[in-house]
Amino acid sequence: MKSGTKSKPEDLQKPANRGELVGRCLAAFIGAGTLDLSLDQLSGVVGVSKRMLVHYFGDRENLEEQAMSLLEKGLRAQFSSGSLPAGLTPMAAVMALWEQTTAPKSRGVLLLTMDLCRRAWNGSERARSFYDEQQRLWTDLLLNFLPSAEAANDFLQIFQGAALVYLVTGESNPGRSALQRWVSRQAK
Amino acid sequence: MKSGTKSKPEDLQKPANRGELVGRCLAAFIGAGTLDLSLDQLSGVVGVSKRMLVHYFGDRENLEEQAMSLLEKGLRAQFSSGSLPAGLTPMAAVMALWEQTTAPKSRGVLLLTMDLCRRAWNGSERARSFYDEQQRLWTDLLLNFLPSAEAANDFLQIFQGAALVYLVTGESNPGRSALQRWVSRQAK
DNA sequence: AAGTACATGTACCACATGGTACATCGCGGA
DNA sequence: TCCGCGATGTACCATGTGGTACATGTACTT
Repeated sequence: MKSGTKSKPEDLQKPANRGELVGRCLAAFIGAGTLDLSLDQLSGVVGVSKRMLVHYFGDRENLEEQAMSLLEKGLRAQFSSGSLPAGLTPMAAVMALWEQTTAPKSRGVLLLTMDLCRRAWNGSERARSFYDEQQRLWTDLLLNFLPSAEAANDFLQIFQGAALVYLVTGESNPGRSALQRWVSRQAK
Repeated sequence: MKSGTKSKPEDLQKPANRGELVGRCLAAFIGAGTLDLSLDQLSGVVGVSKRMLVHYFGDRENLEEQAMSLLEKGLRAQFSSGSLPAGLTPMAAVMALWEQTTAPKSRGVLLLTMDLCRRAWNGSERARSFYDEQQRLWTDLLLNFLPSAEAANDFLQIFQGAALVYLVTGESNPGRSALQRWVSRQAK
């Protein structure tokens, strides 16, 4: 048991800076668009020695876990069911999501999310659970605007394809058009 | 100039085994689902010492280039414009492509292709050109069955999304359903 | 003032990686 | 027969990586 000095807080293993440190690490991962930053690189970006990273987090796996959890928290806040105005048409909602996703400042998060997809299909259970949570989150959100779970499902696949194309080509128009056409045919 | 012993063939830099060796390396990459195999791992799988890999290919970059080119060649053969029976309905053509892509034996190629996508969005020019060629190839093929370039474009995005979902979840049904619904609404 | 627990720096280590140096082998041609 | 050149093995190296050892500083409690 490493913690347990009864003086200040109770069960916070590492008192103060750690929370903020996780945030800075996550920012670094987002900046790099991947979790595959070496501790040395990370320490450079974050401004904390590798020594201290290991000190606070124990090992790399735990560091990644903390960063992923924090990212999940952020995305949960951003895409929870109530986070789009209720009266939006399906088209407006879909377009809002697309613009948000392809905004330049979102690029790092998108890359990181794709990186986690890769980890998931390469067998990482943690990455898989991250993926599943995102799917749930988006499904809940979408059900406010789309008529059925099937529609939400189809939408998610198109959206992921569009995002992939966007990342590779840098073009957001093909994705936008595909989504628009899908939504308008959806209305039938 | 390393070649040029006028005796046997002319411009084959490395006479005999090299071609076959590329094939075995590509098979190893496909088996691993990524180009990121170390020379040591590769030499183990392929049954050729790292020493000889470097001997034949000069360096890793060239090895990767040879393997990518060979993969392109294989995919060109598999998905060139005439490679699906001409009379197929759009639905049948789309389903055929999906079954082919999600067949267990295709898994490695699919993974490798996705790995190249990642390299492309991380800035690899070679991977990007690979991606572009695949897009062209599939577009040509699809135009035999779909009414417009727009439709082909939309299809490709859905298909890539479906493939991504398939890789992460292992389920081919969501993708199949999404594609079916898309095609049938396409007919309008 | 002394003790205790955390904070931090400097070296260091084992291991994997891509690649090289050097020596040897074996075979076809003069 | 000997030469020369590709094929091959063994050892080696520089670099990057995650992580540890050890020593020291710092601050708060008693």
